[in-house]
Amino acid sequence: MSPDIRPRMTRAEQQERTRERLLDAAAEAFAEHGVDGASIDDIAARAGFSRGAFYSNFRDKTELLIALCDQRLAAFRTQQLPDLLEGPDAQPLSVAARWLAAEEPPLEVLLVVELARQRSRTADPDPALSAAVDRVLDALGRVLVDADAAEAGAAGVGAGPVGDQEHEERSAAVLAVVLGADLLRHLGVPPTPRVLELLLSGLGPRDRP
Amino acid sequence: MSPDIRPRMTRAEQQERTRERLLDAAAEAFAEHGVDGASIDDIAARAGFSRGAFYSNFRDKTELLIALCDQRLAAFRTQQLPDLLEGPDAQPLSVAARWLAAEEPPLEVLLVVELARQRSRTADPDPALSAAVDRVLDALGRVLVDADAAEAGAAGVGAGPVGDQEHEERSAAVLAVVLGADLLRHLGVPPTPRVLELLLSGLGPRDRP
Amino acid sequence: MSPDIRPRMTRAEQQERTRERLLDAAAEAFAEHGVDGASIDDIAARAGFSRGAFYSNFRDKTELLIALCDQRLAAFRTQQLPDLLEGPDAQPLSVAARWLAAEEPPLEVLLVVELARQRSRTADPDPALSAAVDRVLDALGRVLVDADAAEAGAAGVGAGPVGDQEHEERSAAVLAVVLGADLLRHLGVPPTPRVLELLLSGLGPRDRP
Amino acid sequence: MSPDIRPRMTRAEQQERTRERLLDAAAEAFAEHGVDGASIDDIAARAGFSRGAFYSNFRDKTELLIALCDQRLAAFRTQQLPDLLEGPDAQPLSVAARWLAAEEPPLEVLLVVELARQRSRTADPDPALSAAVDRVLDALGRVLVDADAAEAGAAGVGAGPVGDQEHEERSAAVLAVVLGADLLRHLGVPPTPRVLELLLSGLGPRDRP
DNA sequence: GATGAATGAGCATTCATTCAT
DNA sequence: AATGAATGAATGCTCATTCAT
Repeated sequence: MSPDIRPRMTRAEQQERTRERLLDAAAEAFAEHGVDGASIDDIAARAGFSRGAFYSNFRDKTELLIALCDQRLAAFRTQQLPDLLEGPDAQPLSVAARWLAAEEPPLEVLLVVELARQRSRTADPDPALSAAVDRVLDALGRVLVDADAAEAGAAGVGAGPVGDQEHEERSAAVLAVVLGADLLRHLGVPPTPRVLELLLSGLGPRDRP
Repeated sequence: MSPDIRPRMTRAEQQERTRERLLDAAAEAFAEHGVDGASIDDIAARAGFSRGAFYSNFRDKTELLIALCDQRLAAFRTQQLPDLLEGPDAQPLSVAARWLAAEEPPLEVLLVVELARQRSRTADPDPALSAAVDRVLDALGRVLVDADAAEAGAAGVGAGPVGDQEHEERSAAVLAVVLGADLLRHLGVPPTPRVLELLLSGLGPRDRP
Repeated sequence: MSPDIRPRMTRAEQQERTRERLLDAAAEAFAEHGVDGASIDDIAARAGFSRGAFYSNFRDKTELLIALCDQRLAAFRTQQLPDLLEGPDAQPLSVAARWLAAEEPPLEVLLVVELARQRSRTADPDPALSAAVDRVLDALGRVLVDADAAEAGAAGVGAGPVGDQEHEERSAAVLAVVLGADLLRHLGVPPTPRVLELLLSGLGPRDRP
Repeated sequence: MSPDIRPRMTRAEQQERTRERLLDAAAEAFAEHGVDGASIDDIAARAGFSRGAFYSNFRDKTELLIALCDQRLAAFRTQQLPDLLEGPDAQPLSVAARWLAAEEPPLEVLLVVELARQRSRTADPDPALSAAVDRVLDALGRVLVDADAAEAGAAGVGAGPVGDQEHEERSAAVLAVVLGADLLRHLGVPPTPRVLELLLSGLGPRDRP
């Protein structure tokens, strides 16, 4: 190989690209058939590779699922969330509303559910899997914290009197609402704006007289 | 025919018992491993039968799933729902709250999700399956209608000015909340009373000035 | 039950009728799906009975097959063969030709084949099965003997100088022709009269100068 | 690339070998137990492979059957038939006689029968299967055409006045005789030379005065 | 790193057969 | 005698995973 005709991509870049494509293909296949229903052959084929390429990049299906969750979570935090927070209104409820109203059913939600399915499938679940579930829940739960922070930042004041406990509970509620709404979509009942309004109107901070 | 030597159970009763046990075992197995993850052998063994007994009672796994859904739905309508409506307060929100707060994670919810999974897994889904999904959604959606009716009955007035559209939307919202809360439970985040309060406080009827 | 109103049939007659119906149903099912392909449930259902009735009348499928062969063979000897021999021409070849030309593919042929299949399926075949194969082959082989006898009888002379060896060989040839022609029918190539003529024209007795 | 370290077989060669062995094993198993009676596990085991190897090479049992038929048919056309035609006497009857007299019961015949069984077993048969039956019948039917051509070539004259219709009918007759004779072998009645003579002596061309 | 042939555990399903009713 | 629920062996097939190339 003549030293000047460098390949367009280094080996590492090539592999990174393969991995990326496999993750995208997996997201597609998981969304369509669920984690159990998607075969590794299908995923590899969608990505344009053979099944061997898959095993060169991931130990097994579980590792792929975890990697996908982490990737999408990171993307959510670094890309979607900032967009949501930069909207016209950084008030937590508004943020949640904009999130919920996204046209595309958020893959994140599906992944959470699938992740949990996998964990509960075995008596002695893969610790890496459990850790991933926790990681994802934690990250999703932080949405409101960030929203609160954004709001406070906008208002030029501190995060306010909302304590940890209340925060966690509001996060859980938001999460439940998002999961529930997405499930509804999957059931063929796309939530109307009024439904979203109903779902969200209770999530505001505790009224302070 | 001497009345005393009568076997404890007629054959029909025996089979009904077998069927019942298989349904219970299936509920257990489905809850633990999901519909796809539960093997027929496992279900039969849990019920204390061989796999052949399963096939004497159900054509295939799909038929079992549908039968289970219908059974549990009927039980919900005839047993749990009346209890909920007879509680201290028939106000729709209170009914939903009591439903949500039930200790046992409602199997119904899980089944809805699994049912929908099965349907979306195939390009050409079993019509019986589709019908079952519709049946279940319809039945769950009626909870609020019944609650409204119960309330109106208690108040001695008509069901009030709430139209069909609003009703459907409130039902969808309640369903989303129930599904979401149950999913949270599955994720290892049991909703606290405060979370339930947050989830439900928005679901009241449109404020009338 | 008043003693005078005898049932139309005695028990024994009833059972004989059941047995008869099962045999007919089996003939039908075997012709359609082969012996292995026909399920006992199907046979019983065609006969209008439950599978239990089958097991009250036959030990197992093999016994049924043997019984069916024997029954049809007896019928062939006592009913069809006399008809064939009473035709316009009792010459062996003509008899064989009329047999071959029968519209309905003769079930006997199918049964011979199936019988042989069953025997060769096991390393240690059921002796009853082997005996049945021999019985059937022997009976079919006798067709020509009978035809010769009929011819001779018609001619008012003895069976002629055709020895055992030659007889057996001509019988085998006729059998091969019948089996082959029937197979052709099964393959979707119904033998035309010319084909039958070709097949049979060689089977005449050794020319005696 | 050092020429000596080359593996004995390339991967493609390896797989071809596997496929070949599976086909041979299938021929064996089909001959012994019939197509339905032969299990894929048995076939794979005879070939010295696991069941997975089978599914790497064939979609299902039907595809295997078709592949086997095509393979054996090709071998018949390219190997056995030339031998038959090159015999001392290319006269069609002699060719058929030599074919019939082959020691080995010709697997081809068994396969034809099995092929037809499979097709008639279903109401809506696999089109590939139907095509295979036609292919096989067509090929077998051509034997006489080739024999005639060989004879004509030897005699230095044209194929003679035998028309299509007559040809087809003689082919059908030959086929019936071959099938019938082979069936006899399976029944434990190996046809003697005299039987073959009887079977064939009628198949000559229409006498031309 | 990527390929894909081969492995083998696992699963749904069929069906001959038994036996209590 | 007939019924049909239950049994369980057998089978076709899928799919995650391994490994020689």
